[in-house]
Amino acid sequence: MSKRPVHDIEKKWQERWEADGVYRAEDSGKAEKFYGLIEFPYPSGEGLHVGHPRSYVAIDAVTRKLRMSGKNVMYPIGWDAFGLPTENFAIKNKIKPQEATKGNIANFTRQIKSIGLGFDWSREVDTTDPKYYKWTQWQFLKFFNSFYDEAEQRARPIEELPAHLNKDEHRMAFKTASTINWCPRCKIGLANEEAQGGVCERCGNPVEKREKAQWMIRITKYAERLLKDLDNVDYLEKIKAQQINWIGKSEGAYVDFNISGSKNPFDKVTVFTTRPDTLFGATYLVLAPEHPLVATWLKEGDIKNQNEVQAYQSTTAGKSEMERTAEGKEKSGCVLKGIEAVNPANGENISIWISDYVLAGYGTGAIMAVPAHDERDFQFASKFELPIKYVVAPVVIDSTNPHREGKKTVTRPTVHAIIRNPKTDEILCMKWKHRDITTFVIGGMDEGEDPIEAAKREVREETGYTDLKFVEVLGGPMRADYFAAHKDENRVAYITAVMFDLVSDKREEVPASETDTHEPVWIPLNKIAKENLPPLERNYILARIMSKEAFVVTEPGEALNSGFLDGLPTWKAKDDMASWLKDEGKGDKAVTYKLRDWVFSRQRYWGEPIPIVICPKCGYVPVPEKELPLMLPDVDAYEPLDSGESPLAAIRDWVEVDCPNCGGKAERETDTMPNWAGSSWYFLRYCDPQNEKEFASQEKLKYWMPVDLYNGGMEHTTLHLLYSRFWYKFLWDLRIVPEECGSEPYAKRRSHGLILAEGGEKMSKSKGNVVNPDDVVGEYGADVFRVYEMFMGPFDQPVPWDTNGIEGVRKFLDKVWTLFDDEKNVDASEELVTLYNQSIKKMTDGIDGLYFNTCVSQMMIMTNAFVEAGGVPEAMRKGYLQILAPFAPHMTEELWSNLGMQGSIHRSAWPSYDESKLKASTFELVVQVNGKVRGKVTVDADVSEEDAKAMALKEENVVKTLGGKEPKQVIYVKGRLVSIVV
RNA sequence: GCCGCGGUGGCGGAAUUGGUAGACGCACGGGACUCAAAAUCCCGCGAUCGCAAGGUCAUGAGAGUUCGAUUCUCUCCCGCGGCACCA
Repeated sequence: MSKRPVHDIEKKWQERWEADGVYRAEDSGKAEKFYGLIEFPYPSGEGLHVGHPRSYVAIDAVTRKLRMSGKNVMYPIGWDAFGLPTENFAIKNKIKPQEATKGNIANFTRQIKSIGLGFDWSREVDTTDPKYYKWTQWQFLKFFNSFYDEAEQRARPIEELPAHLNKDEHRMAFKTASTINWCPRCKIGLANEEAQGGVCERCGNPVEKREKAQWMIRITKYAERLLKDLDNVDYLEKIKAQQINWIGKSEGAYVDFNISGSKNPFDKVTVFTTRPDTLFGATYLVLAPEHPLVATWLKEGDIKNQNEVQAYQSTTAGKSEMERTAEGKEKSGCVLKGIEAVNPANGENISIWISDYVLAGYGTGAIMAVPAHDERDFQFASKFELPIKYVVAPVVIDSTNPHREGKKTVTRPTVHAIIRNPKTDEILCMKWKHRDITTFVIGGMDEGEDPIEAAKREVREETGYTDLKFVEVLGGPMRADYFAAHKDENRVAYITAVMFDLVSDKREEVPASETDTHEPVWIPLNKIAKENLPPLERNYILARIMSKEAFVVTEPGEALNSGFLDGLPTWKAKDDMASWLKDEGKGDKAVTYKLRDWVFSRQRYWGEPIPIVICPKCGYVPVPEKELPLMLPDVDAYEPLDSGESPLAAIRDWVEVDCPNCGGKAERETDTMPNWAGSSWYFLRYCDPQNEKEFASQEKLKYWMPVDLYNGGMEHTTLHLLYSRFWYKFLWDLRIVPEECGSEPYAKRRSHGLILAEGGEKMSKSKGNVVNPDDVVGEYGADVFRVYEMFMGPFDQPVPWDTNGIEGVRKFLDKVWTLFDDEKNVDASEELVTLYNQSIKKMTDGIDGLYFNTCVSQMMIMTNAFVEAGGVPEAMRKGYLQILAPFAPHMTEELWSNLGMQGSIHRSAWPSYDESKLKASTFELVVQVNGKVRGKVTVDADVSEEDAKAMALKEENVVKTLGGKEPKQVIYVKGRLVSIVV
């Protein structure tokens, strides 16, 4: 074991730092501020996990470095202490959650302090402290007392709501009966985000759907802003992607289908579709079984097969979310007999179905089914033998080929080739992929040549199959006159033809040769027809260039004799179709989001009481501000009630109150808030934690916000991170958070990788492979623990714990210590000077960039060099300790004070490096011959190109390799190599 | 299926704007010190051929661009994470 007196030193300095306020942040000052943040921990009974410090130490290193660089740094800590685990712990151990929390916080505090993190403890917050949750409740009331102004795109006080609108229908926080995710084990309702994958986030139990009156917050109003503002922040790409995905924006249109056969002649079904351009291909409608119109029609007796429909409804109602989706591909459904819908595009009558593959909560809860272009609709149609209609956007091609320009201008009508592969007997359609345009094949032809013959010829040439037998060559749209002439020959396009070289605006970017070198890909025709049909919007670009003509073709084969051009409606692209629908009064453009409103009620004890009184006369009445905080009452039993109510409901003398509005008998809301409430704004409270008049003063918010760097787990991306962004935007809208702070709370968000158990598995109590930080700190001390956590691997990637690896770090720090043991004077050789300067640069850049593992390895390299040299040159002693200080704060502080330095190393000025000394005066010039390293020559750093080349050509092994041959080319890369080509 | 991220020795991982692949650490092998062990120190450590000098092959696979590719382009395979009957 090390001779290094680890624990005494660490304890001594931890106490000294605290006494001296080394890490205290000033709320103002000349220095530029830096707000570094880690997700405040949930103080569980299990204590700190080795995963927590990975994040804490990393941001600690960053903030220490920046503090030394002269920034006014705030690095606060607090406790996210409300929540289920503590409540369950309390129930099990028969103690109060308040007591359990107190004990857990004390334990976490002890553990965190033992690691020597530079937190400003004077700003500690605790979400369960009434002084804190007073403001959480106050902010909830702001939600209750606000509405979202769509025109201004921001939240405003409810008093400003136009008088003709009902306030209760527009509050940002509102209570409503809705279908929610219910965890039968935890006995609480869950937000969508907490029930991902159909299981409870806390306990893993499958969630059920349940009708329940719940407080909701209109996060959906912010969907667009939450999405768009991601452009203005520096988040890890995967974080953005995950949020974008979760918000789930789709653009498309609402389409109204009139109903025939129902008693009410004004009945209509509105569907949402992202593909209004496929409207002609809609062959039936599907409604969610819960769709309100179904109930209406049943009531009115419009539906002739009532029993069947009701039976289907009750089977799906009985299924949990898991069951509904787990069944996977097999579709089920039930037709509604007696009524039909009218396709607004072509007036066709189509059948109406209900099926659970249509979700009640998304879009309008109804879809138009286009089996030709949607896999799910296709499955459904196949199962119930419903018609399938292909929508094809043909393009009339009558163009000159720009690539042949200058040689010979050729008119190239398109022809589709559909051939039989003579080897496999498979029917194929030829397709090219060129940039983002999928092209189907196309024969070029010379003037005067028959297009179909030309296509055959070209296909033969392209494929090399000279004996191709053409099953059918389909005359594509071609020129109208050509088409007219061939119509009676039954040549019909049912696959779109597109020519890539018609994209005029991109044409010149593509070298002519490129188009000719593309290998054709052969794919089965049926595959194209069902899945790979080219996106029509692409065709549309081309269509618009080339032609106004377009049409719809039905099932292949069917249309052959139908004279399909006659009287068919004109195909339209997405946007045009949407505008057409709008003009006709049959629909409109629409945008939908997957994001749902935030279920904000929890039927549990250990949370912030929702400060609302329910009055039989006045409705929902907010608890007056001056009565906040609305304290959680002491109770004896915390068990959730089987009725699904909060334990608070049982405390009658707390529940029964006078209405703050009319003074009549009323009752308190007994639901509490989710633990995401307190964590949605804690970073604001850190700015001004003691303030009793406001949640934080405007002045201090202006100074500290936004957070400059926020690190936390990926698991919070669609929970805490999304919620707090939303919460912050809301407060910002009301200007409770000053406008100057900006619309986003976190300028930069990073995420650390998980620490896995030895062997790569996840650490878990049940597997008994959990590493306890106390043990590690106890054995090796905090510095070794810290450096090891930073050295393990890239910060953002998961890494397994390695007991041997930590030994290596211990050896490293022992070496550093020994170097300062006897202060032998060592000359500052050029090599050491270079290395020293490089190391400062590496630390300076590496810490900013969060490349901690390579920072540590650089320190090891430098240390090894000092060991070899026999000591640290005097001039480098200070700087060497300083750049190591962010990682090993205790040891460096001790050595710093041993050097006789005044004041803490952590308040000393970060060393700078000498740009001119980053490179040695000589370097090894690498000589390559034909791309292979054949020799090395040591040359001066400022060697001239001529000299370098000359020396390279003289190198022994190079001469040998060249064997007298004359170099064709000699390339010199400054400061690196000479490359000789023979 | 969609989105994101990866694939480099026995392992964790390095490699600046394309320029000596395998830094640093671990493990392993050999040696020194020791009665012995631990600790510490020294040497070696991708594969392969060779006594050696040196050569050849190697960054998931295959092509391409280049004097030169782990890095850039294309195609494909595999792994991880997230979402998922979202119309």
